[in-house]
Amino acid sequence: MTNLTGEIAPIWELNPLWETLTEEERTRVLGKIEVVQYTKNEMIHSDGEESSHMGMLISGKIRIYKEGIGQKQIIRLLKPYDVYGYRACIANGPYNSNASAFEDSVVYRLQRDEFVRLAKENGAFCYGVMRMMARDLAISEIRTVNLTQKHIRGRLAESLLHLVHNYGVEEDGQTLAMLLPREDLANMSNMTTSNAIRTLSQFAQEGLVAINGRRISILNEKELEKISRLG
Amino acid sequence: MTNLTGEIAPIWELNPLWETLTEEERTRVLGKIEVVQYTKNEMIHSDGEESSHMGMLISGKIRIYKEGIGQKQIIRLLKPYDVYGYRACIANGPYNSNASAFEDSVVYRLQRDEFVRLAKENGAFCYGVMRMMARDLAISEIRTVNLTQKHIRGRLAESLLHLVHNYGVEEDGQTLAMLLPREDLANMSNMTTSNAIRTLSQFAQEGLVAINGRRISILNEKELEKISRLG
DNA sequence: ATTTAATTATGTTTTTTAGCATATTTCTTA
DNA sequence: TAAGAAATATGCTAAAAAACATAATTAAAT
Repeated sequence: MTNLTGEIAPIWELNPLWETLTEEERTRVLGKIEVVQYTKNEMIHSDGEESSHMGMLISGKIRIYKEGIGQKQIIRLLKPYDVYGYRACIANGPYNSNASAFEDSVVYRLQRDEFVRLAKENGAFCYGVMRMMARDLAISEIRTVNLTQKHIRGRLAESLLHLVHNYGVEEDGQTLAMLLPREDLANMSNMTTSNAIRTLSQFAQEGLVAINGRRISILNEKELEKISRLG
Repeated sequence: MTNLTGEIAPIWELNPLWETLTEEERTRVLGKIEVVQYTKNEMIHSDGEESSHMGMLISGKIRIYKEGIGQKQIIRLLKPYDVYGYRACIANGPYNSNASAFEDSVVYRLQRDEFVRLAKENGAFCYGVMRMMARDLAISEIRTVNLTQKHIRGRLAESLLHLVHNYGVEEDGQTLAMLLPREDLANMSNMTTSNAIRTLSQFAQEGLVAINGRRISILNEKELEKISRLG
């Protein structure tokens, strides 16, 4: 973890949530916010630990996950300008998940007390945070149904589509820009690593995807959508 | 659905969330809030329908659930003074779950526009709603891990313990105050009805619970906790 | 460049859970 | 209260997923 404060555009130019801050608040925030760099696989915060900061990813990728019963569960994968750790700050309690850098990443981080002060004193900011949380809550509930009721093929297809929509594809228009190990794909899709490997290679045999090591190309998105939808 | 407005104590005497309203807001809310009665199994709102009201249960019980792939999933069971439908109002979009009366129930309901107006104009109220949502989000994420990673026995044990803690027991100190059909128990625990029945009767054979129709008595809470914890 | 470690691939076995069938009991309702 | 419907109980079968084993490939480190 390296501190790089001062090199990056102010946070209100990067994410509209922060545009509601007044001039006075902006000045105050400038003194309380840090730019921090994490190296690949470095822990950012841990489940159960008292929350101290919320953050916003500037560059790189971060995974938010929980340690389940013998198996990790990835809750979200962050892309630049996504916000994390804010729920625990609002609840004034411990984090309820782990965050670690998926690759070298740079973040803005703001102390809990300052974030909470902003939410308490600035109604528009509070309302913005609340709307963000409303979206996260809806996503969480949909995710629960998907993970519990779809079969393995449906869950894997859904994860692949999620990666397409969240991180996009390379210039060829079909290769996932996000290269992730099978283990992470499994942890996103609520299955064991060997089932992720096996099911992915079935998809390849069926011509739905092409595999080249960690590079996965989506050949038939329509069909994957159907598999995802029907469970 | 029957309208009974005027018979019940004002909402700010029933749930501390509403204590932050100013005198002016209270007067306004009095003109916009209704007391409504639903009969057993009546729908309160449906998934996908544009949100029009948020509500607070006054008496009775309400289930919040989603229609999964061929199977219902109960997300929460409400007890008096619990709030529902507020997430969709804040998101200014459709409900993402169904709500139906589990037994005859009376609720306060408030129009979306008025609720949103309160959240926008009253920072303390907004902050209270946000903290409630932070709690619901944490619960949802914990629930996902429980439902996806625990085995059937663990999931059922957890549901039984949840019923004890949420609704309590009768005078004998062990019989669940909440009598619910096996189907609902299954829908809470992410399993088929026949597996709920079977697993519950195994618990009875092992002396962990006693069954008398829908009346379930918890005989060995410690052991159920262990089963729940170990998956 | 070579060794070591990690990841990916694939086959087999075992466990877990869903699905189906049928009997019995308990509620509804006419 | 009698008939019908719904819910509960229990056994059996089939499907899905995990667990385990081992080989092949790829990445990392010296």
